[in-house]
Order: sequence, then C-alpha cells, then structure tokens
Amino acid sequence: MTANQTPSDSETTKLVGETAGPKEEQIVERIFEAVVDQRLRPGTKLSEAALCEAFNVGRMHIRRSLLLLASRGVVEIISNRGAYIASPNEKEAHDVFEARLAIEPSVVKLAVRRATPTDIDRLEKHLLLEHTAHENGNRQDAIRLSGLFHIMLAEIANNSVMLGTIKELIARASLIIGIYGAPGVSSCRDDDHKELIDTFIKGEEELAASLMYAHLNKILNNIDLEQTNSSNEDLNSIFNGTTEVGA
Amino acid sequence: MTANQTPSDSETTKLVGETAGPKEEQIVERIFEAVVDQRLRPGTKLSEAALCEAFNVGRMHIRRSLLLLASRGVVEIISNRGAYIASPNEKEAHDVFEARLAIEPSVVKLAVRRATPTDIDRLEKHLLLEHTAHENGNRQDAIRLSGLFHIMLAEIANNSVMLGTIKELIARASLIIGIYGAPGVSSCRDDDHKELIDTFIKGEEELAASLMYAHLNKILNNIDLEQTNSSNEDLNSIFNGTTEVGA
DNA sequence: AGATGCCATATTGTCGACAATACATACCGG
DNA sequence: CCGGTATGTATTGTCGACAATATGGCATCT
Repeated sequence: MTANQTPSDSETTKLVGETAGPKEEQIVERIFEAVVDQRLRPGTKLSEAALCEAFNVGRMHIRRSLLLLASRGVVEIISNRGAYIASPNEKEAHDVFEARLAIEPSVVKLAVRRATPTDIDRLEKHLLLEHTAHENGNRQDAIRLSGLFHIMLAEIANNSVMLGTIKELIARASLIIGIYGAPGVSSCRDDDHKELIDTFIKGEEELAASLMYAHLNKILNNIDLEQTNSSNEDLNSIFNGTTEVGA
Repeated sequence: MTANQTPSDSETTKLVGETAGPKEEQIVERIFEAVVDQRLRPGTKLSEAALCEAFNVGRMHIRRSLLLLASRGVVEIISNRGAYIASPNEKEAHDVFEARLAIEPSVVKLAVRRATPTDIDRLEKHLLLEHTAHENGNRQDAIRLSGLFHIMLAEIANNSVMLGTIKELIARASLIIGIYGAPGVSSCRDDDHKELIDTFIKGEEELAASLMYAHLNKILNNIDLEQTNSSNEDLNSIFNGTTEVGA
C-alpha cells in the first residue's frame, strides 16, 4: 500500500531471489523500498512487534527478514537492543560509493551491450517519469525513481549477482544521501540519465561507462563536501528516534 | 579443527561483519571455508540436526546461518526439503565470473594504491605457501590458498563492501570449479599471482587491473570449455547425495 | 512381476511460553 | 535540588513442543 505510488514500475524484481520463503522476500523488499524512498530514515527503530503487526506475520519471519537486511548493511542489529535502520559512518559511506564507482560502469557497459529496443523504451519511459517528478518538485518520487533507474540498468545487464549488489548499494546510498547529502541537490540530476540513454541508442559501451563514472563521482562530491558539518545531522537522526513505521 | 591446516593465514576476517550474533558469524564462516576448500561439494545436504551437533548450538542458530548462506548464493534452501550446498547452473556460473571480471580489476587497482610494505610482505609470504602447495600436489590447499589470495587483495583494498562481495564470489567460484572445472587445471596457476605482486612493488595500478582481468578470463575459459559435457557431473553431484559433513 | 497407493518415519516449519537483558520511572539520600 | 540506586516494564533472545510436509518401505492389486 504505502509503496507503489507510481503506476508503472510496479514490479521491482525480488532482491533476495527466492532464497527464503515468499514472506521474508516480500518483507525485505518492502523495507528496501521504504529505505530507498527515504520513508525509513537512518536510526529509525524497527521494533519486532510493530513489524509483526504491520506485515501480519509471526515474529520469526520478522526476525529472519531483519537478519537478511542486516547482512546487506541496511539494518543494524544491536544485541538485546533491537534493529535500527543503519546510519552509515563516513568510512562506510565512502566504501559504498567507491564500490558503486567500481561496479556500475561495468554494469552499464553490459547493459548497453545487451539492451533490446524494448529495454530502451522502458528506460525512456522511466526517464519521463523522473523528469516529471523533478518538475513537480516531488522529491520523494525523484529519489526513488533515480535509484530505480540504476536498478533497471542492472536488470538489463542481466547478471543476477550484480543486480543484487546494486540493489544493496542503492539502498545504502539512499541512507547516505539522507544523512550527508544536501537537501536540494539530492540524488541524480536526470540530465545525466538522459545522456546515458543516448549511449544505449548508439551502442557506445565505453562512453556509457565513462558517463556513469562521472555521474557517480558527481554525487559523491556533493556528499563528501558535507562530510564535516554533517555529524550534527547524524546525531540528530540517531536521537530523534521513531518516525513511525507506516501502516 | 577441520579448518586451519595451514599455520599462517589463520584469521580470515569475518564475512558477515558482526551483523548477527557471534555464533552465526562463526558458523557461516566455517561453512564458507569448507566450501572454498571444496570439502563441502555442491548438492551436499546440510541437515539441521547434523549441523546442530557439529557446532553444538540450537536449531535456531543453524537456521539463521543457513538463511544467511542462502542469501549469499552458497546454499540453496528448498521449502520443506532442507538446505543444500548450491549447485550453480551455467547461467549462475557465468554471472559469477562476469561479476568477478567486473569487480576484481577495480579491487586490485585499489589494493595496489593502498598496499603498505607490510601488505606486500604478507602477499609474498602467501605466494610462497601457494607455491609449496602446488609443488606438493596438495590440491585442496592449493585451491584454498588461491581463493584466499584474492580475498587478501580485497582486504588490502580496504573496502568493506567489496570485501564482502569478493568473499561471496570466491565461495561460489569454488563451487563452480568443483562442478565444471577440469580436475588438473583447477584454480589459478600461481604464476599469475606472482606477476600481480610484481605490480604492487612498482605501483602499477592499471597493469594490475589488466593482469587480473586476464587472469580471471583464463580461469573462465577453462570452465566454459567444459560446460557441455559437465551436465553429467552436475546431475551426478545432485543425485549422489551426501558426502558426509566432516566432524 | 511390476506398478500403484498407503502408511510409518524423519525432517522441516511454526508457534507459544519463558528467561535475560536493557530502559524508564520512581524513590531515597546527600 | 540533584545524583544515584532500585524496582517495574517492555523488548529481545532462547528453547521446547507441536503441526505440516516429504521420503522410503510395504502391502496390495492388476
């Protein structure tokens, strides 16, 4: 319910890959989405009871889902204290974006190589949605769609390992942007995405990789500059506590 | 017990990163090691009761550990049937090595950039061990040490995200080699590793990346050639059932 | 004799109750 | 009035028992 606000792009392809029961899969997916949408902010407590009620499942399923999320660095489990949405410190933030810089150029290269006309159509339709969200000043949609664009690229690249890694990195990047990012410049300008799509039409793999590298570097710079003064925001996000898990 | 047969390299740095209790961490780590060592072969059933006894822990901890392993693609959980060491099919095998080709060159580049003299010493000492294992025809040690070399590179690169991904990929690659790989040519020739270490001394990042790319491609070729006739081995590994979990 | 259906057994999945730990409040002493 | 301590409450961690499902053997029928 809280999730699909945009009619298209409703199916996001599962993250955990039917590795566990369908219950855990759905729960993890929903929480991932909420993190990418920044509806769940860093430091938010995820109490088991609340989640049980929200998802109408037993405590065990919640527990297992939280464990999976923790193993992906999206949730932090503190013994005898509970589970919290992760608050990446500067080192973790650096590592996440360094990893994106290392991986995503390769991903987009493969995506360009393998994209079908249908895929390109999907990307263009998606770009339109992004543009609309930006114009309407709909920040939440803009962020989600922006992340989704990168995930779509990984889907087109058609590599399950990379897709999983990218999904994890996108979610963690959302958290990082939430903590360290400037409120206005958040996420990607959609212009960069447009340039990327152009390389798909021409099939220019190497150019696509370069553009992606530059694109991510741009985001990273917007963040690193804020590193020093962001410790306040970090503490804030830790201590303002509960933002009420939607239900 | 079954694990550290080589005196050095005893500590392998945890994989799951203190995300869960120390129990799960250890169990996951031990099973990972066993997979990399090829002591646990694809298709092996991991019964909960047996693991409970082997690790002297409650069923819950085993269950959670298996879930984590499944989320990393090392274990396959089939509903109401149990957990089995994963048997990657050709697509999965392809994806794993494609991912390694995409990521590891970047990893080694960072490693070269950040390696201290101490790190290089460790690598050289490790290379010696690899060489010894090869000369002695100690296949099991050779495989383990070979995988460990790649993990050491990720450790030197000092990026937690990439380290976790690499560990997962190494384990899955071990499974793939176990299924599709030629018995003799298994794992990496240590010559390639030697060449790589040379680039560390000279600080040649780009060369290191190229060498790594070529190195992985070499392994991949050894595997792809065997793809067609390996379907027998695949079925075999699925149906011959239990290879006795050591304990 | 071969195949099919049924039953016993073993393993997994799920739930509930209890124990342990941390947090918040209230109480007491300085 | 403030600090420290102790108790009560809430949440998490763990364990055990029970239910559900798949596997394997056995009897029966064709």
